[in-house]
Amino acid sequence: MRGKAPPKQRSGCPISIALEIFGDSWSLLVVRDLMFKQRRTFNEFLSAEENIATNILSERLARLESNEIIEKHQDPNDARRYIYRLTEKGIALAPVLVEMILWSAQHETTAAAPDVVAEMTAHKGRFLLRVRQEWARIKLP
Amino acid sequence: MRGKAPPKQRSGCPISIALEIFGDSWSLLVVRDLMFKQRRTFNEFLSAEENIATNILSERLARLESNEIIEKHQDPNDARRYIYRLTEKGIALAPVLVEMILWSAQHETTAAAPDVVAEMTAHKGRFLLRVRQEWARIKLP
DNA sequence: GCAGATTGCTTGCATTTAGCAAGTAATACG
DNA sequence: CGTATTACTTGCTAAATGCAAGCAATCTGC
Repeated sequence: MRGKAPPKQRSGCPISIALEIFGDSWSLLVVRDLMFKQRRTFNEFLSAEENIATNILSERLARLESNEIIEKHQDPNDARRYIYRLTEKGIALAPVLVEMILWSAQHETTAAAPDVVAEMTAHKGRFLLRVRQEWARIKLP
Repeated sequence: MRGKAPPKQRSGCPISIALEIFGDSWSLLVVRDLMFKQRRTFNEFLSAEENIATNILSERLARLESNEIIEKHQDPNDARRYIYRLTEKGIALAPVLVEMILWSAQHETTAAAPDVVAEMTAHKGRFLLRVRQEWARIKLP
């Protein structure tokens, strides 16, 4: 399901376009949870430490779906629940998130596990391959 | 000069921390202009195609300086003007921006030059090294 | 079959942020 | 010294954020 058509872009710059899609403080956290945290439902996203508001989460999910970064499927076992999954376009954000993790781990005080950061740094390509493989293993009903 | 101390972080996650610093739709455009566009002053940032408002630009420059991503120096030739420069922490954002460019170039319609994108894709390490070398060549008075 | 619980929101409201247009202090220039 | 420039600030409005409460659809256990 699509949201309303986005307004005219402010420029053709790839960075500006990317920021118009996910340049806010919550969207990439949803992508993070799908990519790294095995969270796939509305309530699982709500349970993250950052405490997003329900109206904000709902709005961000709609926009990410509208931008084809995630897809939404009804849970066959419970019609109330929806299961989200990253699309190809969404999993392609992995290198962006990995570089953000590496930048923060080096320049800020974070809670990132040092061994994970060390592996990301030393074997970035392998780490990214594994992330994509795990994404590909997820089957939807 | 520092702004006020940032409030308590919403989590220790490196992605969340990064988004608290630059997870809005303008901050990384300032970093882009310093990194790739040889823009260094308030008016040069204003001249970018995206048409940022002056109060927003002022606020973002203050926050980026407060977060030690950019540094601000008075122009010795004109005391009204300030020259901005990326810090070490700021130039370290280059891999993040490059991955955003590559992601957008592949998944959105952008105005990015295909030859530049091709070179970034094929020789990412070399491209990043050159970006850092050009940053290192910038001298401040 | 129904009461209570769950899921995924929506709603109303207060607060904060974004952004427009105008204005200002400090500085430069001819 | 008058005019222009630079980097903002200000007042205001519109939009976004986020809280707390509420709701429709669905599920579960008795």
